[in-house]
Amino acid sequence: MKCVSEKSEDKIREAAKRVFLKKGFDGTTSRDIAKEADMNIALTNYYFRSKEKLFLEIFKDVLEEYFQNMLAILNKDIDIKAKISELIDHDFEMMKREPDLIIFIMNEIHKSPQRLFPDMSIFRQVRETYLKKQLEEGVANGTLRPMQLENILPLIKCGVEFIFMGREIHKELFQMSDAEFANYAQEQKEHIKAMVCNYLVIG
Amino acid sequence: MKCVSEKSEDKIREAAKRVFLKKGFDGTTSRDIAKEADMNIALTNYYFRSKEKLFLEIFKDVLEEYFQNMLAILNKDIDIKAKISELIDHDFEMMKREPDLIIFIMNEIHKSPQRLFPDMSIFRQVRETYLKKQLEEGVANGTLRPMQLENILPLIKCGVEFIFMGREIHKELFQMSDAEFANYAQEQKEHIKAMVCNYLVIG
DNA sequence: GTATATTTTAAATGCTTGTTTAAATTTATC
DNA sequence: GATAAATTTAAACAAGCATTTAAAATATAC
Repeated sequence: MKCVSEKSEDKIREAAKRVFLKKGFDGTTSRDIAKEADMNIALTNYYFRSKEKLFLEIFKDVLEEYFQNMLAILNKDIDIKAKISELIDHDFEMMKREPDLIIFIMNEIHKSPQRLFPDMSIFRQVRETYLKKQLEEGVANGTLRPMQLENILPLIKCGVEFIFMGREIHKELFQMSDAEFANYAQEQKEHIKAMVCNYLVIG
Repeated sequence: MKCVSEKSEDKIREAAKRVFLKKGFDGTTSRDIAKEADMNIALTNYYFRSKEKLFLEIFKDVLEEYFQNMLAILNKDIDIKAKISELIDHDFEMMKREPDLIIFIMNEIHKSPQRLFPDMSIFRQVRETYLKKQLEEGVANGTLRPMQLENILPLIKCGVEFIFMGREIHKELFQMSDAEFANYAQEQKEHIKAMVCNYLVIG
């Protein structure tokens, strides 16, 4: 019994994630989700009480998916250049795996931030990583340009995430096919790595 | 008569732009727009035939607003470093003036690209600016790193636009007030200028 | 100032929305 | 294998949606 019920619950959860990521909260109907999960419409409310509750649950998961692995890299005891490279590679792989993830997160938070920041202990964890210590030491001994975490982190993330968020604009603007975009993104990723490292690390 | 009718039409257009930018197409109802314009609900369809048509008209304007001034700067006959600086300053001012603009454009295009690319002659214009020539010359004579327009342009835009798109995340993540964010954005803007110029211009 | 065209209105249209109901079906318990 | 619980179903709910209607109000033209 429990086994079967979890199956249905998970089917809905996974379907909902797919639809929400593609269409956003406002663009998604309960019937969309039921159809994607191939289940009766009443089941979404049977298992999750409301569209809102289902969404909040999924959004929490998605935000953790976004931050969790990144956190591990931020805390690695490796050279800062290697760390930047790994962070960018990780971001890139995530964007390839879930191309709708970043625009979804950005847009939903933009539309109703207060609703989507409940505890967010993950934010504190991001603020207090080993990278922060590395930065402070590097700045102190003059090997790194004077920057703080809030300066360098967005520079690491924005390059890759921006071109994936604006994937369709970039394809249209620069007349690229899907295959061409894939190559372009790869190429751009290496530029970003070099650019950020060159800027942060002095000499 | 015409004077009065244009007044109402424009009132609706301006109200619709405000609401669409804030809530997106899916999150906006015809009643939202009528209320924001302080007009009867039937007037939105009287003047624009449908919510869809009104949206498409506004989206076209918004996209032109985004590209138009940028285009003028791209074609300026000035040093490439000065041009990058000016492009970033212009972007920054635009984001300050219309903080919802960039996430709106990105999200709407992401959700339905085919619907929003009708003629888009503006894209061709962006592709064929003086900056392109400058780049090719600089690369040829070895003063610039070998890059093409599609490589450098996103690097110029992503830094500023990313932090404005993710304004609320950044505020939450780095525990900033509105005022602190304003200072931070300004500071970040200068980092981006320096970083991109340093990377592109050799020596 | 009357006749005509334009603009605005309140009300209603039919459809879709999220959610609920209550009965039917499946599963678990003894 | 009968009883109870959990799951699934079809149908309905009221509320909200974009859009239309037809009458009222206003402006324009002569």
